[in-house]
Amino acid sequence: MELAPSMNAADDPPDNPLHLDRFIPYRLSVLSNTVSMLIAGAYEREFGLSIPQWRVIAVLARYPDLSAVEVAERTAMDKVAVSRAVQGLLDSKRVLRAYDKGDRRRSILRLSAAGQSVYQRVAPLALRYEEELLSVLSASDQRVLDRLLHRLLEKAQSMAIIRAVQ
Amino acid sequence: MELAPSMNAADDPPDNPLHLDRFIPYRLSVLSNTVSMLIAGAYEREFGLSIPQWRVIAVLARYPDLSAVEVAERTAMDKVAVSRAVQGLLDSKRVLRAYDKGDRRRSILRLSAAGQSVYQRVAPLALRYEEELLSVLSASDQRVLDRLLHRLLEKAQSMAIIRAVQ
DNA sequence: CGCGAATGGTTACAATTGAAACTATACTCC
DNA sequence: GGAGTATAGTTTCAATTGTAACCATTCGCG
Repeated sequence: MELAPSMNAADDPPDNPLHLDRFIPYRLSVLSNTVSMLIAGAYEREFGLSIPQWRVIAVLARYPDLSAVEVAERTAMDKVAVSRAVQGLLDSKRVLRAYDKGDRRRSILRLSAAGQSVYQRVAPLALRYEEELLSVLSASDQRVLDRLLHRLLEKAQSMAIIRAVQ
Repeated sequence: MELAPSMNAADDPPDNPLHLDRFIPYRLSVLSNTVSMLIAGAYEREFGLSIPQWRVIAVLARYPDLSAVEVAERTAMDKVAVSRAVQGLLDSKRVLRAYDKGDRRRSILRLSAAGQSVYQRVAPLALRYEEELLSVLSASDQRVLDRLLHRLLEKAQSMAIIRAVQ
């Protein structure tokens, strides 16, 4: 098939300055994916942990005895993802599960000794990656980043809720 | 099963201040996913476009007559993802494909009139979402964000390359 | 030329993820 | 107490995505 010469040069639509490299949602996605693959690759290689599993471990290290839905709330995962991550962590004996006496639907999750040991080794690794990444920013830029991420997330969540409700 | 009372209170490991809500890679991931779902939901509902398809359209609108690998380079997608997105766009007649005379492996991709029309309608929509998201930041904060994202991505990519090579 | 390596792109298969249905337990309130 | 609804969590099935293998064509070079 032949295509006629294009009428649509690279600088053609001057009214619509959408350029992917300047589009913040796209750039956030590329940055987030690059960082996640970098760090998750390390968890994976060294400890056989998926990102969801690592998130569950991280939150249980701080807040033992959460239920699965509480873990979901604190990790921005849905309950299916938590269920699967927990199943894997039970299989590898890194998490212990009991059930609430008063409400037998609720599980009570806690790291085993092995799980705590994994956490003790993964957490410094994760923090070193974060530190190396942030090393290209000044201390004050790091504070600004913190503030910007916070504001943007609040706004994005409020936008998502408004769309969902309407 | 019974669990003994935990020895591991919420403030227990003071040496390892890894708290998911403070961990930049995690926060980037949550922000990026929230924003992507918000905007991609709109493309999907209104135009039946997936994110990869939208990216291909956006780049072809600016740079017609790219090959698939060139599209991949400009969209941070791999060639399989591009192949699938292009296939969908050919099916929906939003993209035209020819082949290079000199090198018959190379495809030459261009938006059809329908594809351009989709772009003309999606681009403003995407830009309005971006604008609304960024409306919580001052103009100077927006410039800072731009700079921070750029630096962080460069650093993340250099870290990824170093790990990959070694 | 012609053979091996490289490139552009697709296909096939496996692993991951998402959405909906489902089970079990608990709560509401008549 | 019991019907109807809500909640916790799992399972199932489909869709998406990732990886590797695979064609076809072209390039490098003896």
